[in-house]
Amino acid sequence: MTDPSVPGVVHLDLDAFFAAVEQRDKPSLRGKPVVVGGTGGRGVVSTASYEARAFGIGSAMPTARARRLCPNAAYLGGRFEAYREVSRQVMELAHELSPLVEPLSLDEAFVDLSAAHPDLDVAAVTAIAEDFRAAVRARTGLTVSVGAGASKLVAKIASDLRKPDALVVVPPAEQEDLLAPMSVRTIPGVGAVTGDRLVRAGLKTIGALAAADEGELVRMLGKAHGTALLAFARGIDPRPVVAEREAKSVSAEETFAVDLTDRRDLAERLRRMADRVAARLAAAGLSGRTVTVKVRRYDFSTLNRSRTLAHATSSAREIVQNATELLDTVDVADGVRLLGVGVSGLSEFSQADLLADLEDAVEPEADGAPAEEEPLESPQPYGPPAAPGWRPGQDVRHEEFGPGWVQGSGAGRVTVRFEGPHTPVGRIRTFRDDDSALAPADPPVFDPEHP
DNA sequence: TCTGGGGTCCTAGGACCC
DNA sequence: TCTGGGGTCCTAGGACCC
Repeated sequence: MTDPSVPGVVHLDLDAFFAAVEQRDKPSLRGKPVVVGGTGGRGVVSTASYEARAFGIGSAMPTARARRLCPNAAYLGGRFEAYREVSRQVMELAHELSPLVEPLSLDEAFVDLSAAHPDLDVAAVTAIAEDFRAAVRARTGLTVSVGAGASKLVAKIASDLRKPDALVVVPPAEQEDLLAPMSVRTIPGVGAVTGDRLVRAGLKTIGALAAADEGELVRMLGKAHGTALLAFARGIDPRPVVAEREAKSVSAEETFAVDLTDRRDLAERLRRMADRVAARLAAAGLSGRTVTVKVRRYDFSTLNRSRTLAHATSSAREIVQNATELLDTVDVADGVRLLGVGVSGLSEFSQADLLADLEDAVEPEADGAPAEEEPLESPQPYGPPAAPGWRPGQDVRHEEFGPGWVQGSGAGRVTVRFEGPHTPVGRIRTFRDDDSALAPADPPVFDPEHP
């Protein structure tokens, strides 16, 4: 439990994380608008660099709209391997502050400093946080914003206050005055719907919310949300920082470039996604009892159909079987925009699953045919370029020109810029997209020792 | 503007059990 | 024969987060 009189909870948040990694590794993009996200017709923005934000581009915005706002930005598909590696390095540095680290995503975590430091005050927290920010910059070349306060709520709000590249430590005595004038939307957990409800009830600021009637809030928002929000507004947040939270579900989903109506087509996509889910379960040593199929229709209405088994499974065959039967209960005639599969009710891998997996290995398909990945005939997800699959932003290597990255592709051509984190801005060359001298490559390695 | 993919948590109703 | 209250599990949907 955290001490409400000491600013011992820290929230760290890498600035424009995905875009910042791209700018770090691609010198030609530094100081320029960079957008990472889905690059196809139905893609949305995952992260925009601050230069891109100046054009009004933000997270969750359809990429099509972002392109209209800033046609000259670099639109990149994302390199999650590279992001995971940077994240791992930052979390490692966070663990040097305290053993109590709670990652929220690749680019965010809470750290409870009081688990490692007995006598904390504002000055001590400030020094620790500044050292940490310098260490992150030295190790990864990235900037991180840090907030600190007496609770998760305050630490999280603080880290956002002066982004990017900022540290804000909120002395507990000043917390109330800081929060009171802020919009209720500042509270994590208050989104568009809750925010509108509160504003319509005349509760625009955290200060107003703090003075609200609990019964009224509970009627408006439900028991859990109503009581928690009122407590937050009054500066009460008893949530502890929890290291190593266990996964509750594993899922895969895909939005198609074009709505699908053919059941066999959908069943085939479902099978591939179920295979990925099964592989991830197995890799994590997990199995689960509930199989869920998610269907988003042409009109964006979304359905879930789930089934709980008598035993936990991680078998691809069993997940596919159940998912397919669930999909059979859904009307797909009008068009399916997104399909997904998930497994929840997780537990540690069991002996029965090991046996089931052995059976899978012997007899991978119900009809005895070996499982093979054949190219699908019908519309590829995310439109062109489907053919050899050069993705914008992708790391590549050319036999003659060395390491570089894909700027764009189409009409049988790929354009590559040859540069890396420690080179000057590189030259651009265009190749046939089946040029055998060009191959996908691992992400470049950022070297902290390099000038 | 036309809406990704990976998750978490909460609510509500019905079945079932004691 | 009719009627309890509480607890747990399951399913479906929805808000929200990065």
